[in-house]
Amino acid sequence: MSKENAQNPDNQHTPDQTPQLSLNDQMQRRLEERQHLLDAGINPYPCHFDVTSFSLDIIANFREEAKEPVAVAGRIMTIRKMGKASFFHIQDSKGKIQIYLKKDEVGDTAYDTFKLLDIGDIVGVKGYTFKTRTGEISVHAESFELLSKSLRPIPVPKEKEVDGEKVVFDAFSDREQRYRQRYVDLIVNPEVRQTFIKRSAVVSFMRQFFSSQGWLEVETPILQPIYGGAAARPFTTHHNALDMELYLRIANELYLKRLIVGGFDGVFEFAKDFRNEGIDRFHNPEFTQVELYVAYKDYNWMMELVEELFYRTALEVNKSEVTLFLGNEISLKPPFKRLSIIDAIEEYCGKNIRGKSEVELRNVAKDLGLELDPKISSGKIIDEIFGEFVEPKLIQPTFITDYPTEMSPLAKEHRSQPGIVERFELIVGGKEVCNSFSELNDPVVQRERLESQAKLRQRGDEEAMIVDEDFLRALEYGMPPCAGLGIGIDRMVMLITGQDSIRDVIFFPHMKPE
RNA sequence: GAGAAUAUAGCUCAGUCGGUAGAGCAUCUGCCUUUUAAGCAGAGGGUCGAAGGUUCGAGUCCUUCUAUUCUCACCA
Repeated sequence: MSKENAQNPDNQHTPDQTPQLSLNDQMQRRLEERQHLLDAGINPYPCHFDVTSFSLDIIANFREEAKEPVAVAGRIMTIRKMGKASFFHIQDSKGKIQIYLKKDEVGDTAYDTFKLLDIGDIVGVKGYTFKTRTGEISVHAESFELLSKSLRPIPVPKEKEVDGEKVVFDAFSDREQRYRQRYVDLIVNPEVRQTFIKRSAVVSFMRQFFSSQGWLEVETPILQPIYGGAAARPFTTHHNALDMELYLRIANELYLKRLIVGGFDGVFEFAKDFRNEGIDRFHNPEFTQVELYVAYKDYNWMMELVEELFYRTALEVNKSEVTLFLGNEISLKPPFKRLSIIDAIEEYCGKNIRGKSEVELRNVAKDLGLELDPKISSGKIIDEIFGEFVEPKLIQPTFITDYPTEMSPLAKEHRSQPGIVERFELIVGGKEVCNSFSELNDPVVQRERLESQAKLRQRGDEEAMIVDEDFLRALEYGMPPCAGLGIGIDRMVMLITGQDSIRDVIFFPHMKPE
C-alpha cells in the first residue's frame, strides 16, 4: 500500500524486528499469535472473502422458520468463550451481529484457531441464521476465516441494556485520542459513524438539489496567484518551477463569477478553502464551503432557495425539520425571519442607527458599553455592534440583510437605499451559516471598490482584498445580473447533526503534532 | 496571543497529611457446548505527559516545557 512497504519486500516482520511498534504485553502477545498462525500455515491477511449479507439486514429479514445461509464479515467486538462453544459479535459497515460457534460443528483444529483470535480481529463467517434461547438473532457458524489480524488492543466499551436503553461503560471518550485516531473512534463509537454518514448525505442531497436545477458542478483553482473573494489571511506556498508565490484559496467566488461571464447560467463547487487564522470549535484552518452562482437572479430569490434547501436537507437527512444545535431546539421550517442589520440592531439594542454618522455611531457603541478600535469606520462599527449584541441572540434561522457597502466589496449596491448592499447572511444558533448577495457586475464600481480595499490594505488591514485585474477584465466583458451564495458545509452539518464542535464533523481536524 | 482545567495500566478512572502504585473492564492460565456488562478460580501488566528542583523520601510540593479541553481575543 505505502511506498515504504513497496520498497521493503521483507515486511513479514518477526516480533524482534519491529521495535518501532513500542510493544506492550498485549501487542507482544498478538504478534506472537500472528506468528503462530503463520507457522500453522494460516495466512492472517488473506486477499478476499465473499460477503453475502450484512448484520442489520440479517436481523431485519430474519424468519424464525428459515435457516438462511449467510456469509458475513466484520471486526470482532466481543467474545464470550464457554469451553467448547463460544459467542462473539462482529461489527460490519451496518452494525453488529452475534455469531455462535460450536466445537463439534467447526472441528477441533478450527476451534483451536478461533481461540487464538482477539477482539479487533477481522473475520469472515459462513453459517445460517437462528435465534438463541435468549432471543438474539444470530449466525450459527459452520466455518470461519481470519481476514485480518489486529495487533493493537481496541478500546471496546461494554454495553448493557437497561429498560431498552443502551448503557455504555468506559467509552473511548478522550477527545484528543478520538481526533488523532479517528479510525478507532469510528470503530468503537457508532454515533460518530452516523454523524459522518449524515455529513455525506447532506452533501449528496445538496449536489443533487443543485444539479437538478440544471446548474453545473465545476472545479476551480485551489492554488491561486491572487487570492480573493473573502476577507481573510491566506496560506502561502511556492511553486518551484515557476519560482512564484501561490496562495491556497480562501474562497472561489472570483473564479465562479468568471464562469458566469463565460455563459453558464448556474455554477457551483463544493470547495475546500483555507484560512490562516485561529482554531476553535467553529473554525478549522481548512473547511468546506459550497458556493453557488445563478445568472439573472437576485438575493431575494436566493433567500427563498436557501430556505427550501435547508428545510429539504433536514427532512432528507433527519426526517425532521427540527434539530438540536448548541443547546437550542431549531426549526428549519420556512419562512425564516428576515431583518435588515439596521432593524436588527434597533430590535435587539433599542438604538435607531439609520443614517447615523461615524461620530454618532461611535457614541451609540459607547452607550452600549462597546470598546472600539479608533481606526474602524462606520460599516465596521455597525458590524461590531451587530456581532456583539445581536448575532448571539439569533437562535432560530434568521436572514440578516442589507449590510453597509464598505463591508461587502463584491456585492451590488441596494436598488433603493444608498450606502448599503443587497446582501444577506443566515444566522442560526447565533452563528453565521451562509452569506449571499446580488453580485456586483458593474466593472467600474467594482474597480473602485477593490481599489479602496487596496488602500485599506496599504494602511495595514491584512484582510482587505487585492485588486484582481483579470477578474475585472472578465467583468468588463459583461456579467449578467447574478445571485451568489456561500454555505459553510461544516457548520451546516453541525446544525443538521446537532454537533457543537466543528471537530466532530471533520474526520481529521487539525491538531498539533503529537 | 491570554487565562483556567486536564495528563496515572490497552480503555474508563481512584490515589487522603509527601512514605515507594490501586479498581473495573481488557489481557493471560485453568474450568465451562445457547451466552450476552456470561460466570467461577488464579496471574501478569506502570518511565504516574517531559525535563529540572525542594526533600532522607515526590504520582502528590515548586519551576519550565509539551499536548488536549474550555473561556476570551483574533476570525466567518
